[in-house]
Amino acid sequence: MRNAEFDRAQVLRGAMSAFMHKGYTKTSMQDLTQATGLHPGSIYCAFSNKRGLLIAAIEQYQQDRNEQFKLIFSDSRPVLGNLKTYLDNIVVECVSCDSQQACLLTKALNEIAAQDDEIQGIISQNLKLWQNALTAQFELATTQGLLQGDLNSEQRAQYLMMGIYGLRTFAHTHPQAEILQQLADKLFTDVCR
Amino acid sequence: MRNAEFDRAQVLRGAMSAFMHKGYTKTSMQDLTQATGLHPGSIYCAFSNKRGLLIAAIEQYQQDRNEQFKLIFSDSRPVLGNLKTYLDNIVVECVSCDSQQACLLTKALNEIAAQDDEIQGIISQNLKLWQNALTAQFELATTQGLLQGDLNSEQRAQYLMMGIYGLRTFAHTHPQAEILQQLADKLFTDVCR
DNA sequence: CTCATTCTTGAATGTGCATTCAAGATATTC
DNA sequence: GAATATCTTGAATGCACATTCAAGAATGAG
Repeated sequence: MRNAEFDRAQVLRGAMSAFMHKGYTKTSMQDLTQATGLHPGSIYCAFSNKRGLLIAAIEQYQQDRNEQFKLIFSDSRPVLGNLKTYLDNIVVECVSCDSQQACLLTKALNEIAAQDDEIQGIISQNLKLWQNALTAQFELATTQGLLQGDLNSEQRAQYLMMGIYGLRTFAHTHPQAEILQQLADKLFTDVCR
Repeated sequence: MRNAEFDRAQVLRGAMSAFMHKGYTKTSMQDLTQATGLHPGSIYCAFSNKRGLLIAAIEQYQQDRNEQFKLIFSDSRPVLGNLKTYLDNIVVECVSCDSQQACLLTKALNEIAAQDDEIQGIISQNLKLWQNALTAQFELATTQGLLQGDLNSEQRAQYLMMGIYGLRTFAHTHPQAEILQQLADKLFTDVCR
């Protein structure tokens, strides 16, 4: 007979940020109470435990990214231009690296997926959705006659994802905008060949 | 008046393997005593602490990789063939993923570099050496007239490293040899363009 | 063979952490 | 406005872990 007081999305974004900042293992519950504004009891009541909070945060992350994706790939503009914008955004994200603006999915994948099959599954599924969305864009571009090489749309999407993963890791040692932009530009060219 | 009994390289390879398997934070000292065959006291005597052991393991990793690199890029064979072999080896490594056969450097980079400037520096330096070695190979190929595009050797090396990082991450969700080989092949083509 | 030095052993220490829980606060219902 | 149900609070719990250290074992020198 009483509703929870906190805003779930808000809380999860706080947790997301904490996890991206320090990584899952090194983020303590104390960090999380601070990042979410919730007391331990509330977190355990709402998300079972730290792991549950991570899973919920991943879900929220996926939703937020999906919104952003739909915003960029609006149907009204040319496909390849949207794709370029998308990549440029990632470069900006990498440069403005307010300490580890990495993708939560890949970060969690690198850190814990090997230890936890369920989380591995969840992340794989989310990345698959992302890949499918990219494949659909390449398919669209192909039907519009914008792509001619002998790669199919799925292969292009895979190559692009590989490139984005790499770009993010590369940014850790080379946070300079110029270099990253150059790499992203070539990636764009190569994936459209 | 008495020498240490253990083989340093052997011990460090054990530690390397443990760190790659579970990640730095989640690898306990108990794991490390098992992986190295050393008792806690010996580890602390030889490497100060867990962090010191990681740093020593990274050093050893770099040495081992360097050996392997020199072996593949022997001067007597054609440069681009060597490069292809190198990439194919990485694919094999990714496929045979006996749980996280990731590169220790990139794994540590993803996990802890943001938290620890000294380790960040060490890893960056090692990756830089690696990049320089690749650059030299591209330079060699260029002087032999094998490469014509408008990229310089450093840019090629950077792009290749980006691709390799990405390939390794991609392998976590797609461990199939076919797919990875396809991606590696295209990466090779694009980097030589 | 004996002594001195160095290495090895692994139980003990203290700390930091995830998790729990009972008391208190707040809303909703009748 | 009382009663009830639900949520919030944060100190208490117990465990896992990195680290220490003192006793024991092995080696080399004389």
